[in-house]
Amino acid sequence: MATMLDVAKLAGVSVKTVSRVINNEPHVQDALRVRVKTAAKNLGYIPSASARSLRSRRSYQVHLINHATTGTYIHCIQAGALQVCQDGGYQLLVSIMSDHRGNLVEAFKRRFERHLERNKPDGVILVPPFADVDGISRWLTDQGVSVARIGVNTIDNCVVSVLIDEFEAARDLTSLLVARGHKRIAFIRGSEDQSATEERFRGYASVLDEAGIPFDPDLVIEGDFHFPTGVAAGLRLFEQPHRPTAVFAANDDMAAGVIVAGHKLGLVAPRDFSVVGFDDADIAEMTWPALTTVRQPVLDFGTVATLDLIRSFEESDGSRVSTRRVLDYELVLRDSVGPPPGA
Amino acid sequence: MATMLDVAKLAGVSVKTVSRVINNEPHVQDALRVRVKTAAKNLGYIPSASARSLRSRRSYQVHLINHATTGTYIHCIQAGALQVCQDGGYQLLVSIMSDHRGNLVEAFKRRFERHLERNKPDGVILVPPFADVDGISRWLTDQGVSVARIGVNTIDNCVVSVLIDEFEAARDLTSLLVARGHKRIAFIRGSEDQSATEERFRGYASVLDEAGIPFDPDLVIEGDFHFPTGVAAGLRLFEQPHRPTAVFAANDDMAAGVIVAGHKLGLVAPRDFSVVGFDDADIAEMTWPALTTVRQPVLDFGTVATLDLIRSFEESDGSRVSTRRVLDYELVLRDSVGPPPGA
DNA sequence: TCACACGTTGACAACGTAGTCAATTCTGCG
DNA sequence: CGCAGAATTGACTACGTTGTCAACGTGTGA
Repeated sequence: MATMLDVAKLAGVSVKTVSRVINNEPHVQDALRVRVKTAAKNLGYIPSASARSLRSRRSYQVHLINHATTGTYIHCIQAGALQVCQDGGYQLLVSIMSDHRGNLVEAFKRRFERHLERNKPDGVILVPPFADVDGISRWLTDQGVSVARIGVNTIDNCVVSVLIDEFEAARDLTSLLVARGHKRIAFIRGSEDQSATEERFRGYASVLDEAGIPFDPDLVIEGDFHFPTGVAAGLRLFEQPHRPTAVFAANDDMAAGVIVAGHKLGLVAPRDFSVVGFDDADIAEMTWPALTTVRQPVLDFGTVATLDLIRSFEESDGSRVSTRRVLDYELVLRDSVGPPPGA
Repeated sequence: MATMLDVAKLAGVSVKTVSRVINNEPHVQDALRVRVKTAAKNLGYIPSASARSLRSRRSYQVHLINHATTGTYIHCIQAGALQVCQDGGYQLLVSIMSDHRGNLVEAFKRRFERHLERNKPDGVILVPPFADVDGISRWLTDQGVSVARIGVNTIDNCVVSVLIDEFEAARDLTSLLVARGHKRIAFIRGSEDQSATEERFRGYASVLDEAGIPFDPDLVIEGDFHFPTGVAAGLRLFEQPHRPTAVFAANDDMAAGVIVAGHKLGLVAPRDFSVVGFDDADIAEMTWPALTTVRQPVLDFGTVATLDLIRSFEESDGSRVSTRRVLDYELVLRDSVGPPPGA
């Protein structure tokens, strides 16, 4: 393996000059810069990550912190982040925070205190539900690591955010149902520790309000974003005497549950009821009928967040700035929506 | 941050002795060992990963190499591997190998040559389809990295393997269908670059043979382990004049596709046909009816493989040994199997 | 012409650990 | 009791890079 010394000898300069060229530092004449670069290329020089981080006290690592129960959503983000990290010479480390008891912030600190000390990531990517908790990102920035939050609306200083307009997306889906003539539209909520739950619900409620449809609390059911609660909620809704003609599930897994609940009771979408999900997860096209839903640009969440994150600590001119990007979502029309039965 | 020097001073010994204790090397008296350990604990000492790997020329990293199109299967393995790595003081790095053209081995080398040089992982975990290609694991071991392969039967020197008995599992599923009285049982194959495809097919064929059921090539359809080919295969099978009464799909995604194909033609399992999958992926209980399938201990794949892998280079007494572990699978009986229609 | 600032370059030290090897202590055995 | 050989311990150094700081050259204004 070639080292900086080898490159320096070949280029006829000092190691320090090579270091300057490799790190794109100023104060090197263009002629030298070129000479060093070709020398490095000829030798196939690759900087030693360990020597680098030992000396510079930077890890050149970005950490992605997952909850134990994750799905496609997170793994797409991971894929996006991975790509950017590899291109930028960073390493992506994934961590899992298993189930916690008690206060989430405290549990998070306990879990990652040692981890942070040991690995000293340059940046951390937070996904729901961790991204939703202000205390966590604040603690991390206090520790001196840059933070990117995905899918969360709250504005926090010193933090990179990437998200879609969940409120508008939920409005679009609800409008779709209203436009088809539905008046009894149920809503299945997600986990209460994720802000998306409330955002989507607000979108739903606002369209109902504008359409002059009275709000019926019996049509709002608790859920946790997982399939079983979707089934349970669907059964509860469909066994009501005056059952809803459409269901808005806060994500696709639960929407799939609603479809199964319907099957159990002999009800088939879109004939007997309509249903929409959210996320455009894999499951959305594997149900029968396939789900009408909203596609989140999840891969882009990963790439954009990581790009902004890396920039945030590479351009550290001391002044920490916060970035906030709202990406476009896309309405995906499949087969789970029709007119209300009897209409 | 405390360093070895701090620990050494507090314990009244040399840095080298601290190093020996930290790395569990021999040639330290028990009394000293205890003194150093308490000193380290009191100072909250954490070894510097970069200094370590700079000096020892080891990265303390394990790399998991994914194909671009992965599902739950891989992510469970990742979760298992992650846990073991964190407990053992290793870092897990995930890489993605995107779509390739031409020879898989060559593409793999091109993609990871620089990556290996740069990161020098202590070990690499290979999952299908990379695990299935002998050339890849051989190349990696030639480069001096230990390799663990998951889900592959071929015996390779210098390699850790973890798998289930796919042949027997496929036999169990097929026997189940035969026992219910099915005689026309179709099989949907997976990608041909994964050995699991052939193993499962062999299990299927062997049971048919023993049951005296004549083999019908029209009932074997190509697939690629993904949902759309499951739908296509299902349609092709069910549109045959003398259609099969049962379908064995080589994995759950394709089995879900068969169910959807049935719905499209007005056929409902298990009334009009039976279907079984393989893997017990998330989708298996989200279909209607829920899939009868085989559960692979995927999380254990990750943990066991990683444990064996780490042991293989930690106990490197020069003699490289190969480990091979066959884990237990579990038949999961749900609702997608019944007697043949009209029986 | 000189003084001074500024851009460029390199010599040297330092990061925290593990390898090498020599010095010391202990052990078993004749 | 003496000696060989093993076990224990530590001093020193190397790993490859970046930070510090001094030295040098060059242009500018007085």
